[in-house]
Amino acid sequence: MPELPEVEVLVRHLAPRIKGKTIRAVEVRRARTIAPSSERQMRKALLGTTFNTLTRRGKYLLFNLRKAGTAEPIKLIGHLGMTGRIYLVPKDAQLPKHAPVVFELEDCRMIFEDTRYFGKMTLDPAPLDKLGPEPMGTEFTADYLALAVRDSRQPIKVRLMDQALVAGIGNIYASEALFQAGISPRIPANKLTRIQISRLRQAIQKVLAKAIKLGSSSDLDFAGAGERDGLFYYGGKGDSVNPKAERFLVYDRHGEPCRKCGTPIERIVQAARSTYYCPECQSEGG
DNA sequence: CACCATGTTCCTTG
DNA sequence: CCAAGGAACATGGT
Repeated sequence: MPELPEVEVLVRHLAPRIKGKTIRAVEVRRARTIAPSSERQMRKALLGTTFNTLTRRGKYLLFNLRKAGTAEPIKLIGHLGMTGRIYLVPKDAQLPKHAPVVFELEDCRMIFEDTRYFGKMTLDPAPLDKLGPEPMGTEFTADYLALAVRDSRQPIKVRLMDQALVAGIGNIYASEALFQAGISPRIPANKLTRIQISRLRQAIQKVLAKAIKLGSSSDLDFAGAGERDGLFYYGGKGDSVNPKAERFLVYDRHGEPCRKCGTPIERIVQAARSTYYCPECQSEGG
């Protein structure tokens, strides 16, 4: 489920539900998921701590916890990888097939489910140091973006997915933002004009904000059991209520008509990932 | 069987 | 140094 908007929506959903709850037990069912932390370290750091705030940085979740009777803040860092989900279930609920980490809280369990096991749940904050600015934050200006693309001949689509440039844009929203900005994904980053850079920055913010809004207003089933998820989580183009929900403008729409001009959307491969774009609306030049 | 999939990191090749 | 490509991680859907 995981680019910035999906993580943001999850954070907003989960934060009030875990706040004030104490971790009674940590069950690590797959050691690699918590690496480089060890199970012993996790238990020592987390047992008896209480959830305070839950925030987001790029695609990372930051669980801020406190040890009882101390002011010492403890951070648990999560990343959903490709298929990660976090949700609460009753204590007697059956565990899913792929649940690498399970937290026992007082009255429920917090499950980290991750079918493909690309996700992480760890105490190691090192990956956060490499992240660029938040795309919705004040640091992410046209001037910043201009500097960040100036010295690279990489295609702009590939550049946008570099988490050190800006944090949180993945394969879906890179395509979506470039369509919104009317810029071809193939253009070398250093060939963008000032106007295009400015449009791109705006498009990124618009596309992410729109996705967060959609997710926030959807009746999501975070445990992923229901078909309602199709509307927001990747994997569906709608649900039984609204099977043709227009979730994306170009992503996963190869061969389908561009929503602006009707030209069939094209799919190309860049850096081993699918890119979708409209050859008519997204200009190669300035 | 084939190919595809929201991510990150590492390695090789040019 | 950089860019590009591939692979690894691992499971499941079509």
